[in-house]
Amino acid sequence: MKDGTGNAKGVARPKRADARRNEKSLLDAAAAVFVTSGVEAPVRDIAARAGVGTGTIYRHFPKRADLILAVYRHQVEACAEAGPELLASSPSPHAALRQWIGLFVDFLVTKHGLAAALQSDSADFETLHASFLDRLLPVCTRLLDAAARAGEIRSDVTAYELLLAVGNLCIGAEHNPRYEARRMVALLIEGMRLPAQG
Amino acid sequence: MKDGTGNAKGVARPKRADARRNEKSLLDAAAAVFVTSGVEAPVRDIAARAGVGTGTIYRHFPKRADLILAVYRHQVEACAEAGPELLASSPSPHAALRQWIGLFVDFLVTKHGLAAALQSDSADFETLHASFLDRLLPVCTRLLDAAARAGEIRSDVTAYELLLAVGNLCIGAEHNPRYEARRMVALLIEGMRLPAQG
Amino acid sequence: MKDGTGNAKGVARPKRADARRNEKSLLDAAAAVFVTSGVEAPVRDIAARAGVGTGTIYRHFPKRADLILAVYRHQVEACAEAGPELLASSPSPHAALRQWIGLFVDFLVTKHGLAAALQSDSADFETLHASFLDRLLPVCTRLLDAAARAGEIRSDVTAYELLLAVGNLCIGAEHNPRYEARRMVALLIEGMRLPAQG
Amino acid sequence: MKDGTGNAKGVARPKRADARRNEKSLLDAAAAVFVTSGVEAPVRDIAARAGVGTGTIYRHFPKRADLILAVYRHQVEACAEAGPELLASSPSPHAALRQWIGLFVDFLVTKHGLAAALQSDSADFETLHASFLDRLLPVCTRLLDAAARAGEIRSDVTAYELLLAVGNLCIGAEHNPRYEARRMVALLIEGMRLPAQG
DNA sequence: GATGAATGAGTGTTCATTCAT
DNA sequence: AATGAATGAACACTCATTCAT
Repeated sequence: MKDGTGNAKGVARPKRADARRNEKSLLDAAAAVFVTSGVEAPVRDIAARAGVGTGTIYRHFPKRADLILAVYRHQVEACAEAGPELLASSPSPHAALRQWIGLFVDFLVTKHGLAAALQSDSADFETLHASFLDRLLPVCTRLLDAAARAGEIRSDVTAYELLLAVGNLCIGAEHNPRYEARRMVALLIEGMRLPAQG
Repeated sequence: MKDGTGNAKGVARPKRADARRNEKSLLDAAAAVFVTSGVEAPVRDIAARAGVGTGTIYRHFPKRADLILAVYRHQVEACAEAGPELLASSPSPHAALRQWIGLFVDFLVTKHGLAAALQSDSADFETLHASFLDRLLPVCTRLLDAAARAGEIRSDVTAYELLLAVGNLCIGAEHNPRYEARRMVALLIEGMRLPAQG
Repeated sequence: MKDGTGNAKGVARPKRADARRNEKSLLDAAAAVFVTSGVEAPVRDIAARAGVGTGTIYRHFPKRADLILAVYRHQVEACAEAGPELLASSPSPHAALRQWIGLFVDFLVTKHGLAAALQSDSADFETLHASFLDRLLPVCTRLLDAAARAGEIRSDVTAYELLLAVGNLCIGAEHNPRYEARRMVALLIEGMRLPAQG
Repeated sequence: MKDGTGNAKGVARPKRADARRNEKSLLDAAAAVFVTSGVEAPVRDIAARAGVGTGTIYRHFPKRADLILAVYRHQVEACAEAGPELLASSPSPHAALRQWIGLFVDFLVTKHGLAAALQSDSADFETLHASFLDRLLPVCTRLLDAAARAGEIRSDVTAYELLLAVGNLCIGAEHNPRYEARRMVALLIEGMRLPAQG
C-alpha cells in the first residue's frame, strides 16, 4: 500500500512536501551529472552535487535504472505525446515523422551517455531500455505506419530499429562540434523515403 | 611519445624473435577477449588468456588504446586499402562508397564495444579515435569526393561525420538480433544520394 | 541511567493509553522479527512490521538492548518465578534444578541469536547480559545451593558459569537439526551430580 | 595447472619466496586481529595490521573462510593428529577423550569468535564449518567409539554434537575471567560417563 | 625482458541514528 | 508523540597500474 512516488492528488500524506522538493533537487543533480559523466556516474558524485547523502539516493531510487528513468520521464512523456499531435498537424505523415524524430534527437543529444546506456546489455539497464521503448515504440510505429500507408516511405523499417538507430546516431554528439547528429539522422530519414509515384 | 611497438623514429632495433612471438599471442588473446567481453575487458583476463603476466601487456602496450589499436591495425589497414581498389573497380563512385562502408561495418559490427570505445571521451581513447580516423579519413574523403563530383551524392557530408555516424550505427548490433546495423547504414547512405540529373 | 520504559525512580507518570498500546505492538513486532532474523535484525524491519516509524522505536527503546530486554522481560520473569515453585514441588533439589534449567533452555533455544547476543562483548549488550543475570542469578544460586546442600551436586559450580554455559550450549540450536541443545545441557547437569553417599 | 598455494618441494616457481613470506605475515596479522575483533573483523583492519593492501588479502584468500581456515589449519591439524596418539598412550579411552577434548578447548578458547563463526549460518561460513568438521569429526568419532565400547560412556552422543557443544562452551571464555570454559567442558564430559559395571 | 604480487583508489550498498516536520 | 527522510560511516570487493624479483 506504500506508494513510493505517484499519488498525485488524493489523500496523499502531507509530509511529502520536503521529500518531493528533495527528490526534485536529486533529479536536477542527476541530470547535470549525467550530462558531464554519463548515466553511469558514481552515486557519490550525484549525491554530492545534490548536497545529500548517498543513502538518500537509494531511498528514492533503489536501482540506478529508476533514477535514470525518473530523470528522463518527463521528456520521454513529452516526446511521446507530441507524436499524435504532429501527425494531425503536419502536411504529410513523412513530415510528421521527421519532426517527431527531430524531437527525439533533441532529447537524446543533450543526454550524454543515455543513448549508450540504452544499448548496455547489463541487466540493470534492461528495465531502462524497456521503459523507454514501451512508451515510444507505439508512437513511432503509428507514425511509420501512416507514412508507409501514404506511400512516402518504405514499409520494411520497424520502429524498434529506427529508434535504436536514431539513438545511436546521437551518441557523442554533445561533446563533438564536428559531429552533428541531427544532420545524420536527417539523412537516415531521407534514406527511407520512396520516390513519389507517378 | 611512447610507442607500444618499440618502433621509435627510424633507428628501430629489430625486435627479438621471441618478443615478437609474444606480442603476437598477446594480440590474439586480446582479440578473443575483446569479442567476448568488449574492448574494456580487464587486463588480467587478457593476460590470462595469453598465458602471460599483466606486466607483459603493459610493457608492450602501455595504454589500453595501444592494445586496441594493435589488435585492429591489420583490419583497419585492409579496410583502408580496399578504398582505392573499390573506386577503381566499381561501376560508380556511389557504389564504391556503399561497398566500402559495408566493409567498415563488417569490421565494426563484430568488435564488441569497439564502436562504443571510439566514442568514449576518456583521454585514453582519444588516441584510438584519432588513429582510426588518421588512416580511414583520407580514404573515405576520396570516395565521398568522387561520388560528389559525379553528382551522385550531396557534397555537404564530411568523411568525419559519416564515419562517426556509421560507427555509431554499429553500436550494440552484435548482441541484438532485432537490430541490423547494416540495414540502417544502408538507409543512411541512401539518404545521401542526389536525384539523377535530367 | 536512561531507562527505556520511561519509568524513572518512583514518580513515574502513568503512560498514556495509546503510548502503551504502541509499545505493545512494538514488542510483538520485535519478538516476531527476532525469531526470523535474530536479535540483531535491522531496526527498519522491526519498525515496518510494527507499522511505525523507526523514530518511534528509538523513542521507546533508545538502545537495542532496551528493546531486547523488554521483549523478553516477561519470559525472564516467568522463568525466574518458576525457580522457587519448582524447588517446592520437586522431589529433590537436583530435579528442580534440572527442570528449571530446562525452562531456561526452552526459552533460549527459540530466541534466535539471543544466546549469542548475551555473549557479545559490545558495550551495547553488556546491559542485556547484566539484566538477565540480575534476575536469574539469584534464582539459580538458590537452586544450586539447595542441591549442593542436599549433597546431590558438587558445590564448586557457580550460578554465573552455569547460566553462561547453558546459554552457550543453546547457541545455534534452532537452525541445526543435528544439534540438540537440550541433550547437551542434560549432560552438563548430569556431570555436576555427586555419587549418592552410602 | 596454476597452483595457488601448496606445491611443497617439487618444481615450484622460485618467485613464491616473498609471496610466502607475505602470506605468513598475513596469517599472523589475521590471527592477531581475530583475537581482538573476532573472525568477522573488517578486511581493512587485517590488511592494515599486516601492512598490506586489501587486495593482497583477496589475492591470497578469496573468501573469508579461506583466511580463517588458513589461520587455524595448523592447529586443527595438530589437534587431529593428537587423537590417535592419546588413544594409544592413555590408560583408558575415556581419559584419552577427556584429554583430547582438552586440546580442542585449548585451541578454541584463545580464538575469539571462532566458535561463534563455526555456528554462523552464513553461506560463507559453511565451508569453514565443514572443513573443521571434516578433519576433526573422524578423530572424535574414534575416541567416542573406543570409550563407548569400553563401557565408559554412553553411546548415544555423536561426535558432531559433542564438538559443537564443546565449541559453544568455549564462546566468550577468553574475555570473561568469571567463566572458565574448561571446567564446564569437563562437566559435560563427566556427564557422559556410565557407572562402572559391577 | 617477463612475471605476477602488491597496491589502493574507487564504487555500490547497507543500516544505525538523528532530527525537521 | 510519531514519523520517516536524511545522513554518512562502514564495508566488501574489483581492477588498473606499479615494481621487486
